[in-house]
Amino acid sequence: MSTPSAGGDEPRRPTMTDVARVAGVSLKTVSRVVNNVPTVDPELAGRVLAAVSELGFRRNDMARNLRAGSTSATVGLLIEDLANPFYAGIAAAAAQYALEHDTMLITASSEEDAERERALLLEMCQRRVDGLLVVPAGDADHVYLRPEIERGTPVVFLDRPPRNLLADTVLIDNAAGGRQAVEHLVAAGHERIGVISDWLSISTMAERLAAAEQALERAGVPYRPDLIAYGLHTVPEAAAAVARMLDAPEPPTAIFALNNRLTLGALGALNGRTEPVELVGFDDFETAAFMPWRLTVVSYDAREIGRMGAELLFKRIAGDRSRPRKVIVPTELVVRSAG
Amino acid sequence: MSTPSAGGDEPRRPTMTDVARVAGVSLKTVSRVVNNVPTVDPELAGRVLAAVSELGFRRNDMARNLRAGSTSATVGLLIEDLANPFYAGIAAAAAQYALEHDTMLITASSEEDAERERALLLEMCQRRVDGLLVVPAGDADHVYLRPEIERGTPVVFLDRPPRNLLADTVLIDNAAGGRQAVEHLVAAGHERIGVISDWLSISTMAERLAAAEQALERAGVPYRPDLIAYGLHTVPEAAAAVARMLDAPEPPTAIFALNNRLTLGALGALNGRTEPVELVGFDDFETAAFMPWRLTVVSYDAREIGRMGAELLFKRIAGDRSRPRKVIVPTELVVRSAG
DNA sequence: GTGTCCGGAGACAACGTTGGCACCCGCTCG
DNA sequence: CGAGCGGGTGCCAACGTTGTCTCCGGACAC
Repeated sequence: MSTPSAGGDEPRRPTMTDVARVAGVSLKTVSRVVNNVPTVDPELAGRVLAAVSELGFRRNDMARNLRAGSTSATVGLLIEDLANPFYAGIAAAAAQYALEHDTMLITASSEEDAERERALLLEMCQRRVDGLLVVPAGDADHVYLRPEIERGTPVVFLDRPPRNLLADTVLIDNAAGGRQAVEHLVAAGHERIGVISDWLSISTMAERLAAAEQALERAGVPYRPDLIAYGLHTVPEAAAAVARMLDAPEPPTAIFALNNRLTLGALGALNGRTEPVELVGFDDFETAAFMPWRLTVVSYDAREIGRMGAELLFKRIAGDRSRPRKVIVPTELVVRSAG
Repeated sequence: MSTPSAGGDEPRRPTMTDVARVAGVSLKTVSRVVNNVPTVDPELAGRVLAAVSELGFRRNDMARNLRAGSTSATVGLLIEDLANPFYAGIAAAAAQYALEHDTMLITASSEEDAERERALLLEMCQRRVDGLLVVPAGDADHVYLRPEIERGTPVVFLDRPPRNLLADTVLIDNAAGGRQAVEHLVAAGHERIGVISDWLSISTMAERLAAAEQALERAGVPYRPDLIAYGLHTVPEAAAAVARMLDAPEPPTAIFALNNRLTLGALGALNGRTEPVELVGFDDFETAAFMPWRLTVVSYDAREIGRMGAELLFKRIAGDRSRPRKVIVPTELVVRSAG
């Protein structure tokens, strides 16, 4: 019942061989025309081009890259969650930079799961990406990447450093950001400052929290463990934690939320309340200026992280063998008053 | 000066041939072990596995896919702007669905540029993606995709229909959303309703605007061309347009913004003003609930667009040849009152 | 007229992998 | 005791492309 070459039913992409047959030239001549080699008789080139457009031929880059060696003109990007605007900004900037280098971006989300991260990155290596951009999951160990790096797949870490591995890294100045936020609140006269944090296994959280605690201590603000909540990974968890703090006997007069998700949670908890609680959030977002609260944020250029990471990665791909670099993107406190 | 096989300097990924040599077996036996073919002597299999981990071998999927036929276990996603939360949600959902089908996602941004869209999609076809998910640029013509589709690369359109092409499409119910928004405002007693729109070459804008005008007419609200502004593609443009309307002799008492960027612009223009203007925006966003305005939104499940699109695409990839389908994702009016 | 050179075209191998086939060996059954 | 069988292994071709080499014919110089 099967009609192997009955045509029409089972579409198959034409190959250079097909083009060569139709144009009445050799395979190699088709290759030359397709690759714009100048030494081809214009008449033959014309026949080839006609055949190409008649058949709808399009060169198979998989085969081409296989032959060409170990480049796929593809880089992999692994982030926690594509839908988070912070990471989406990184992804957009990295994709743009890659495109300018004739490279496309494979993206995937780790969902903060170390095992998933591992599986996805190794999968990308199997596909012979030219390099990897990675926002590591909080508790990931990256020794497993060493063989891949040694065998020529460079890796650049974004937003968080690798564990048990030396590699290029682009970080935010978390310590400065944490300090700026707390100093701002202290200067405004606050003495009971609540801090809400995601999992401390995430390095950015640990660094921001440490900087905040240090700044509080330096300012002579008494240490209040009841005003520090961590392990909050979702918006509702953050909201619940803030609500608990506010309902306690000595509620905070200000809150420092260590990332954008936590800031949303805090906003949710504060919404509808009358207490004049001041809120500072790490990570800026588009609608921050329109909030009814005095929402000050620790801001930085998220796209710069993606762009810079891509730049470092492409240097490695081009053969740079110098020792790993660490780039720190600066933070800036954007102070906003109530509307 | 060059030392071809001096080792260490020029990293090269080991191949099955290398593994076979180290393990002292044939190439084919390595292939069997790597692919878990059961009929291999356990002792040989052990030697192969030892060699694999000694060399750090990882199968080259490019070569594998070339041999296997025309599948790359990759699909392409083209959207307007990865950094826009609306599209980021689509991308995240599509990536997740793809992953569940052992497929990875190549993402790129068209930046609403038809020529760039064309170049990127054809580039993806050259890489032999198994299929394409496309949010078309406003003024794109898609005839150029017909040969690709005929030759076995299915395409599913998201959010906006294709032009001059028949293909699966996942759309939002723009007409219902536009109607709901206007009916809500009319019911609240508004008679001067400003509408701000992006380029009308974008089909979603045209549909939403048409539905809004129709609803206004049905409600007996007099047509007011001075309260309709279109061609606004950036936040500042939208803000300026709204400011102009508000400063006119007969300012609107309500505004309907046809997408999330325009809503942000409107918020910017309204910020600091005292007029009690009611705002309705198409597209929900995370912080909408915290706004000091009565910010009602036309909401829908953005992730569902990505998921549904991916589902249709994988059916096609699996060989579905039925006639193209159109899926409409419903909208819902989320009414919010001032805080 | 002959040797040389050069532009233009094709044959062939190779990239790394897998499917198809042939082969070898030890066993069982007639 | 020989044919048949089947598990285990290896050889070869093929996927679609490009680099290298060779070949052919014409122009040019001697």
